Amino acid sequence: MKEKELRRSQAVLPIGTVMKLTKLSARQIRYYEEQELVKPQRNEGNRRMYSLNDIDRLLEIKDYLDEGINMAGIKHIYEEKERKQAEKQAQLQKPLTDADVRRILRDEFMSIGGLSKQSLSFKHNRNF
DNA sequence: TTTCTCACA
DNA sequence: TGTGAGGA
Repeated sequence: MKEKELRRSQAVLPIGTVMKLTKLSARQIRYYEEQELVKPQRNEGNRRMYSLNDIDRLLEIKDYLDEGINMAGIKHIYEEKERKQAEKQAQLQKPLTDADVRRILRDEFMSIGGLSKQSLSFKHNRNF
């Protein structure tokens, strides 16, 4: 699943293509970059190159704008998103707490119990 | 031709 | 946010 992520983050689209894909003006696209809502890369000629992820981000921004959210508000949304990401990363570094261990063990038991005839038929019916 | 930066009769 | 200038 990493190959796909790499492709989506490959900056290969010039601003003209992005304009058509997002229906945004070049002015707007550049302005959003100034507001650090998107961070396109630059090629050897100082031209902005966008990735598919950037396209998604721009479309998302457009949606927020339609919902009446201003630049400041959108910035806050992404700040929140980054803050939560940082939290997840930090959580991955920590050793498991007792509560985590208990939760994992419980899930293990549930999984084993899930092999009973009753749940097998349930799974079967659910999938078809 | 397309995109860049800068600035505002 | 639009638009035009002047350059690459």
